[in-house]
Amino acid sequence: MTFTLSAPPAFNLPAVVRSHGWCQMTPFYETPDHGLGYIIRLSTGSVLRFEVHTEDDTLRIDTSCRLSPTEQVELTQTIGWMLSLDQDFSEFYSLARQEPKLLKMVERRAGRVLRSPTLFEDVLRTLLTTNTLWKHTLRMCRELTTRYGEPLPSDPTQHTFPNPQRLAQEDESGLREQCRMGYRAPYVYELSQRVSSGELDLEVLKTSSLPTLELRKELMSIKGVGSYAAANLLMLLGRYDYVPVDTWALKVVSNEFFGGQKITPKQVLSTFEKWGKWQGLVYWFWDWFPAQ
DNA sequence: GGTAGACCTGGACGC
DNA sequence: GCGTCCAGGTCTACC
Repeated sequence: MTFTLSAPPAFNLPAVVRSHGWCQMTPFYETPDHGLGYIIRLSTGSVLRFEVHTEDDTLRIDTSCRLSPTEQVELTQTIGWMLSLDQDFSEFYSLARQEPKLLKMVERRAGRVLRSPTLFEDVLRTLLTTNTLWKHTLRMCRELTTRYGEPLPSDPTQHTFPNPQRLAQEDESGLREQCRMGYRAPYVYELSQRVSSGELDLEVLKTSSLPTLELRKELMSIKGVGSYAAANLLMLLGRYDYVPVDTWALKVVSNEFFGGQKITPKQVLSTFEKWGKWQGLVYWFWDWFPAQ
């Protein structure tokens, strides 16, 4: 079935889809017209594929099966979260217009970062990005969805991202050996256990009014989530007060601001400090490699 | 608060 | 084919 959603002013779907690497990870995919595709399990138990396309000033949603009215409401809310449809970037854009290295992103109407339907999924994805090559991150994610996700009825080779209840049924060794997650397996297992048992409610953090520092502490209480992962997750939660410093950040910031000298994470952070609550976005969308 | 070493996987390289 | 080295963040122990 097909239905439409209104897009906020200055919304660019391809810019969200390509805002970071999530779209390369299963069960996300980019459609040929640079829209978003995803396979989801709704709370009713329905497993379906949906695609979001731009159509004039609206978003057209195509689904692989007919939805009940309540399912349509749930999917609408989920898409709204995934694409940050309710966020307003006008304040950021007016600041960014004063910085030549941010002009391109303002023109592209970038700024929104693609989110998973649940914070559990985003935390797990982030864990898979740490201390490994991107290629291996994609492989681990593919193994997780294929082995533990629910198959799409119309195409059983495609699967949803596994939910915490399903992963909590596995044991560490299964995750370690079958998904080749290495030392990350106990982190994924513990997270799934805590979320499925109700001990940890990650989803409330989506609407938390906690100060960012407190939210960061909360995220860093999760085994496997350190300063980089926490900053990454804060960005996904719409808090941009921290820069996710990884080896890539050390490299590009050094080349841009320190003449290629070896620098420390503290130097990366101090470089963007002046941008205050927007510093994470400034780092993320900085024009590191301007066209010659 | 800062630092060193271990944790894993898989690719690159030398023999 | 085998062994070694390396890259990638986080955790833990120690100072």
